[in-house]
Amino acid sequence: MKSRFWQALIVLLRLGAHKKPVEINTVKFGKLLGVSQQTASRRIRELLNAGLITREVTRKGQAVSLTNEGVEALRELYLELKNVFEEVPKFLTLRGEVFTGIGEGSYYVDLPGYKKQFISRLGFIPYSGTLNLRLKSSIDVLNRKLLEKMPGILIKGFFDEKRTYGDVKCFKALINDSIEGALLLIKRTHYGEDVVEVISKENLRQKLGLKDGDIVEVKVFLE
Amino acid sequence: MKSRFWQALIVLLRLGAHKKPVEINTVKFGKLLGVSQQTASRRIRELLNAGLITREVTRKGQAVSLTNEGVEALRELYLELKNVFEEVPKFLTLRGEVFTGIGEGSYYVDLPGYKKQFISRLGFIPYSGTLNLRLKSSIDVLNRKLLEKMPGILIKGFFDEKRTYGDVKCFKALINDSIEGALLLIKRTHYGEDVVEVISKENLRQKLGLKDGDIVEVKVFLE
DNA sequence: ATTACTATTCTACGAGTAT
DNA sequence: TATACTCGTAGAATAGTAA
Repeated sequence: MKSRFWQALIVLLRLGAHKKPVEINTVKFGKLLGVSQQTASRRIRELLNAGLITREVTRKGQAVSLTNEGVEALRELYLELKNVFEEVPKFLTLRGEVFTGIGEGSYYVDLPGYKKQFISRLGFIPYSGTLNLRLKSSIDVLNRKLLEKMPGILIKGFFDEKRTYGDVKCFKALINDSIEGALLLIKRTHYGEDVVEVISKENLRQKLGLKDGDIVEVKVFLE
Repeated sequence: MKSRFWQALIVLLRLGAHKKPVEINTVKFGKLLGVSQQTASRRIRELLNAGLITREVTRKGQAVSLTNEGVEALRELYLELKNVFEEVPKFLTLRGEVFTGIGEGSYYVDLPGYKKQFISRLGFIPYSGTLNLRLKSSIDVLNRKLLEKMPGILIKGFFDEKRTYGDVKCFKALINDSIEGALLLIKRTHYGEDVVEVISKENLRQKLGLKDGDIVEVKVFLE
């Protein structure tokens, strides 16, 4: 459809021509479109020929209605815009400060009961160790809590002779906009709720040259 | 804004240029717009001058982003369309079968405690009598229940020496697409929930030539 | 009053091509 | 390859009017 038709259709929609015939003359219509009376007159005839409106000419002007086709064209435009503007965010970003844990990360990651699932569900063989991040801002903590409510990727817990190992929820993630990995939300952790752990197939500390106190950005994909 | 700009902005939105710079060359852009490479090139420069996009020319093409101004222009369009297409229905239609009641309708309508309010709130002097309608389809009964949850126009109850008279909720209505009146939802009625009553300044039975068993359509306005 | 025809102006497009 | 300039032309807008 010619792009100048859209403007005219939207003006008519604004006047309510999708519900009932709208009384309008070519001078007014021209003003609304920012064109001359002659052009407004021609525009109406163009829309008419395109089957987008119907009208009845009276002595005072014309009663113009959008046809179903006209309304549907606008609805299509609406739905397209809706898709963009009402889109649920597909990722969120957490920022946290690197710190050294007690080294249990590598122990857990290497447990076959977890490791097999990491490989199959995340698509990479995790490096033996986790990067601990402490969230510094309250908005990051809030976002972390939000993640707890999302489905994510659930790594099932298991048990051996000694003890049981809890479920781990994880999300695919991009670390510092460069390295792919995953964010782990470990249910039973001795850390507070301001701590998250990150894994990757790489040694993140080495690859990113990180030391304690550095800030790392994790883009978390919500599936 | 020139109407041919809208089409271009929407194409860019579709490509995600509101989120991140989009790699595109003028040939592709032209194809998407249905214009030549030259026109696409010119269009980009026009949008640039209008402050609707930013870009960076590379050897492979250009990385185009919508500016805030560009996104906001589209969002405004979106909100306008949303207003129209997500509009809550302003009326609903009930269909019911005419039947003869026990004649108490005219007694109630004529009670000054009600009548004064009908006149002031509905804008007409009601004919002394109500038209009783029995809803036949379950969808009509559902719609009637929906009406009970809507605010409507509340006619306050009152009491005299003998007894109390309950509240009456009513809605302006159009009967058989021709006569204005009101639908009454009477709280304490000996009829079931499949019955509604309709009043008007006219004698509806006479004016519409109705007899028992006829079907009447009531377009109920939800305020 | 209107709408809309005709003649004219103007602007937007695309072909050719420079960069 | 890209982008974007020049320029001839198609067609869109307007002024002047007719109906």
